[in-house]
Amino acid sequence: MGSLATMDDEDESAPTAETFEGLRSPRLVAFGHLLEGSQRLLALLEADLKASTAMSTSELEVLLRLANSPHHRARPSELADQCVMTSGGTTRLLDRLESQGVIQREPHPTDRRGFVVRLTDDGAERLASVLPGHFDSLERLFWSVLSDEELQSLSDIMRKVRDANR
Amino acid sequence: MGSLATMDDEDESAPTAETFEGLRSPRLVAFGHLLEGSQRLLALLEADLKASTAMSTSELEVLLRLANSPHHRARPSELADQCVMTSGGTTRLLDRLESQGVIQREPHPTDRRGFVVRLTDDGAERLASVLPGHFDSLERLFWSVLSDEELQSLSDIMRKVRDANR
DNA sequence: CAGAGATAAGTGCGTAGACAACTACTTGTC
DNA sequence: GACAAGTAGTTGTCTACGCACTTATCTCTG
Repeated sequence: MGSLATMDDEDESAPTAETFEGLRSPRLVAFGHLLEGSQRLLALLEADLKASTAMSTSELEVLLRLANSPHHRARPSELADQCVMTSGGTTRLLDRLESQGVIQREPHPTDRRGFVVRLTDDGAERLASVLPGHFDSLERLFWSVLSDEELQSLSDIMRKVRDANR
Repeated sequence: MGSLATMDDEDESAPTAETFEGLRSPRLVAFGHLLEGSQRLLALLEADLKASTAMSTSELEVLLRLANSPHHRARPSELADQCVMTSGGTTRLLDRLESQGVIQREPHPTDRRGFVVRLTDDGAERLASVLPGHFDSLERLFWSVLSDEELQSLSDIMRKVRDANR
């Protein structure tokens, strides 16, 4: 470890430590935990996913949303919203997925501006092949860490946060 | 709204909806809420930050970590770890911050492989000027959404998640 | 104390995604 | 029914970052 502790004490002229007293308030700490916890979790999930399959978490998320949608179909703008992405980013994400053959864009029956995205049979198979490993990762990195009560609280709390920011 | 409801029912041959029954389990839903909630929150915070100041959340996070560190100093590798970034990404983030004059790299007194990053006086001023707006955003998008108890639960739970994935 | 392995940080390269501008279509309002 | 305003999706451009590799230094073991 370093010898930082040996240096002179507070030789700054402008704002010193006291300026930032509020930084350890429980509310800010709570935000810090949320931020760091979710980022670490996501980073490790992504690493797991890339190691076992050649899929990114964004791609998986789209497939999951489609699998959850009626008739395995959804509009690009819905997916963009659910995945918290811009429409431009979504266009390219869908391009990639379509070139892999796991989704397909169909003309929307009534709105000629846009499309309906469909999970193909290949996409469903692909998803089915990826999910077990992904669930293992979630179990190891997330679910097993918390009790059922904690998991339920977290779910409720984060649903509130999500809804408030929609 | 579309007329998706008028299409044929389940005409797929391969895996149909039943294949993905587990997708609505409370555990997966909990993960979904965490993911979407934190992403939405982060996206809106970032937008707020960019609108009022010309700073990204990553840059702010580094300044915050430094302000919280003893003597306003930390090693790049510590910052990389805390910000959940690779060393390469951190190098460039620090490059940007240093060219703005808000941090400075000093040679480490004992470890000649690396540096100590210091928050400059300008950096402290910059941070002080940015924090009030950021706190307003946090209040509006996050803190005001939850009760004190919920905030505390969330903090505890996410600290567990973070620690488990460190 | 020599040499192996670990660790700090930087670099070239590739890519995902934000942003802004644009087209095409839809939905109001008068 | 025409025109203004809103919405769906795509594209050019730019940038932040991950990944893999390299160099320099540290640390541990025999």
